[in-house]
Amino acid sequence: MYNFSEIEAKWQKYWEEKETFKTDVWDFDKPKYYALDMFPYPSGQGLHVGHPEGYTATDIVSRMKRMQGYNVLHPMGWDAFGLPAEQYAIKTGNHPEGFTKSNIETFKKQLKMLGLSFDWSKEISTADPAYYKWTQWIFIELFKDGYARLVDMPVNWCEELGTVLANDEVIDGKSERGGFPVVRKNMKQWVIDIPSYAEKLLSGLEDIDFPESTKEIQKNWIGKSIGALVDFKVKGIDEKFTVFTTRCDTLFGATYTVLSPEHPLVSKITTEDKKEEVEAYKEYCSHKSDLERTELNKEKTGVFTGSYAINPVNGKEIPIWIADYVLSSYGTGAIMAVPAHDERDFEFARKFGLEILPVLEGGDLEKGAYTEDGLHINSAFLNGLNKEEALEKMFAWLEEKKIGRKKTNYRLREWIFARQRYWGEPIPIVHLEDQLIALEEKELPLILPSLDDYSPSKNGNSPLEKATEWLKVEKDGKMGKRETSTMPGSAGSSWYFLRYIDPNNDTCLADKKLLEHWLPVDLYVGGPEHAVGHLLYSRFWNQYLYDKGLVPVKEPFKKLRHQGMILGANGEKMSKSKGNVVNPDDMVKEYGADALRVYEMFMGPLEASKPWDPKGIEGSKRFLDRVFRLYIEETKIKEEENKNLERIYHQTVKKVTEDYETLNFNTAISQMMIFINAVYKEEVFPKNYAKEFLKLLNPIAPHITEELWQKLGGETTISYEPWPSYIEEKTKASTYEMIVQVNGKVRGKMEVDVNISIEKMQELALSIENVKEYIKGKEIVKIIPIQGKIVNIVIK
RNA sequence: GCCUGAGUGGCGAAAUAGGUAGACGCACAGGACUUAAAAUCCUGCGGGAGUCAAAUCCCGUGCCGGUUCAAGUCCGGCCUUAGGCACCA
Repeated sequence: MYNFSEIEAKWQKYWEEKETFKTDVWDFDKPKYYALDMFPYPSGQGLHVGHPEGYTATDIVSRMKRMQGYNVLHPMGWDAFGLPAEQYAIKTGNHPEGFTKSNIETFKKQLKMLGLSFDWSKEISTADPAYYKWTQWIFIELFKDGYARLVDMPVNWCEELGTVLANDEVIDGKSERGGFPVVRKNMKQWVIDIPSYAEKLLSGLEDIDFPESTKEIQKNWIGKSIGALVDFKVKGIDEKFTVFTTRCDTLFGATYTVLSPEHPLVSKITTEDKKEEVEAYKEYCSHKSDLERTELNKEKTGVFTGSYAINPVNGKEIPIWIADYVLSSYGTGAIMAVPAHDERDFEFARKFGLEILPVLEGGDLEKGAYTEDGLHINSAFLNGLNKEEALEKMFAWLEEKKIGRKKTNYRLREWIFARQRYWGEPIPIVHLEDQLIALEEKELPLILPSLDDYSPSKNGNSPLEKATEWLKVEKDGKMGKRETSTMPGSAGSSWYFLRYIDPNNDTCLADKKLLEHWLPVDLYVGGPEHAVGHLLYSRFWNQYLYDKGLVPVKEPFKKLRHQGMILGANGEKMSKSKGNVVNPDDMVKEYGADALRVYEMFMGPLEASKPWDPKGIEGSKRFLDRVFRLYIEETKIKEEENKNLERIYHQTVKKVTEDYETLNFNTAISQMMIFINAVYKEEVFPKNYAKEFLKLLNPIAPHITEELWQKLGGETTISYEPWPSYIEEKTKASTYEMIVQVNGKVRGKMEVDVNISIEKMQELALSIENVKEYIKGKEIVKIIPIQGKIVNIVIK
């Protein structure tokens, strides 16, 4: 048993005093490596066991890279704006800053106890004015370029929280935080035009090493679809409307059209006798929240406007309906309905007795819509063509007649960029009469004023409405009023990885030369819950800054990996109510930080979710004890060679090096266990192997290895010792166990020289007694020898 | 409903250019050391048949089928489960 608390405290102090992990970002002589963690929100709860998982992963890679001669940037900081601090402020009347700062101190202390090799001189906090000055600066650039706009639009309004929420903060019609009801409401909102970057964000995914599942989620969220806009004339009056369709090849099957209830044309085309019904329906829809709309998704509703549209391909008069299954926010807010080949249209047509006309062969209209490909029928010039051919022909036809054109739509919506809250970056805009004026750079940062009361103002307005002095500002000799909304949490986290590179720069985001040297981030690790929020927004900000020439790379993160969730011992999520929460502090106290790190990495693949086994960490501790004992029993470590250990040593160096690079830490650890077991068996530990092994183990268990390195005579930290190398030849054995199968079943094994020919393999295989038994009296059909592995004898 | 992963011992998991399934660890069992316990060390450990013990044999990677000399790995069809999207025309 080694005294881990003493050793760990000793080395943590050493690293801090010697500034072991401080990175000189201007040292361009060495190759660079940028290892990044998703920075935490410093909640009042402190760290949970999920945090060290991802942090240890990047720490291992950082430590190995330093030994491999890289200049490594491995920073940490705080996503410090957030709701809990605001709620604390409302409750106590205290400024949320103090609360946040004390939480940060707790987090920092906990992270230091884990022995993570962060360069704390690069620490940043999104709530620090020196940082959010530049968040505001980027916002102003977006505003000047027309990407940040104040618009009147329907938003997700949460009454309980007193704020507007982004789409990804709303889950099943409830707020992500707190689970409060969310309703649709029209409000003036700051939005950022992320849809105009949809194509770049989509194509950028091709060049980056992200988990496939995350790319899929982003693609899905962006939701690209290629189709056509087609104009429909309204019968009898001089009006037309446009629909979006991905299946313009089925235009001959369009038997009615549908407008969304909010469509501007509705009131113009509704006939006198239908007016009452249509108004009632519109009224009914406006009261439905998103939640109700999805809940009611089974049964379709709608009403007939009394008017008819002209199908442009055949002049047929088809009824115009309104229904809320057509969304005003997507496409043109109007569709052509082809009930024979669209499930939703089919259901609607059935319910309201509308015509269903098949234009594709195959399918059974008794059963439902036929959405597969098929040869076109009832479609004049498209008859006999398949989907692809028909689409092409129809596109050409529509364009020639000037009644339609190709159009690509994206599901990605504008990023709602304002919150009616206090604890966020103030939006640096002044309202001057009808004008919106951005602050100048020299007026930044626009600092959050202190308030007596942090609760929301009336009518859902921001608490900042109460800062009456702060609100007033003179612009061009006139009095204006400051914007009182603040930015969402995802603002500050969308560019923090740039700031780490040059955290104290007061003249720009970060020095351009430094950005050029350090970007992109080589490895980024964080939870999969950020797959669309943070990971899309930060890619967008980076792309935008790239287009302005401020950042040198299109994509900020070269390689992304997610850590899986650590579950309770029962396999359920950890939660206070279930009483299965494991506290990392307790684990460090009981087993040490090294044991905790080893265990979390040994549990299974990084990205998998794994249950916490209280006995498992004991096993990891036992392994470290075994290692420690080898080094203090002087008799074991000797200046000598050992042939038996040579091969396994070289295999271990190879496996561990490769596995760290690919983040397969669990198998790296098992290989080191195999090596240590072998050393125990040999009862001798050649000194050279003993030294090199410490370097292999150091990234995972930094404290114990520093201590043992010192015991072996090391005078300074092990952290910059050259990484061990291996000789490929020496990883290979001189003999191997040849497997002999008869009809695919193992019937014999034999230790043979690696270099024997396949002829010799066959000969030896046939000489094995048990094999002879099986082939006795049988006809040998063929013999398949695989060099260095196996011989399979096929008999009849 | 659609998209994307994942299903291997009592448990966490290894192994994919197709070539000994279960490395490593946990738990468990037996033994050594000890007055005793803890710690440590050694041995065993998928199921079944067989044996004093072994040799040896049969079955086994969610289910059904296929390709192959050979399938956890490839192909087709299901089931279960996790995550994502959800009237996106």
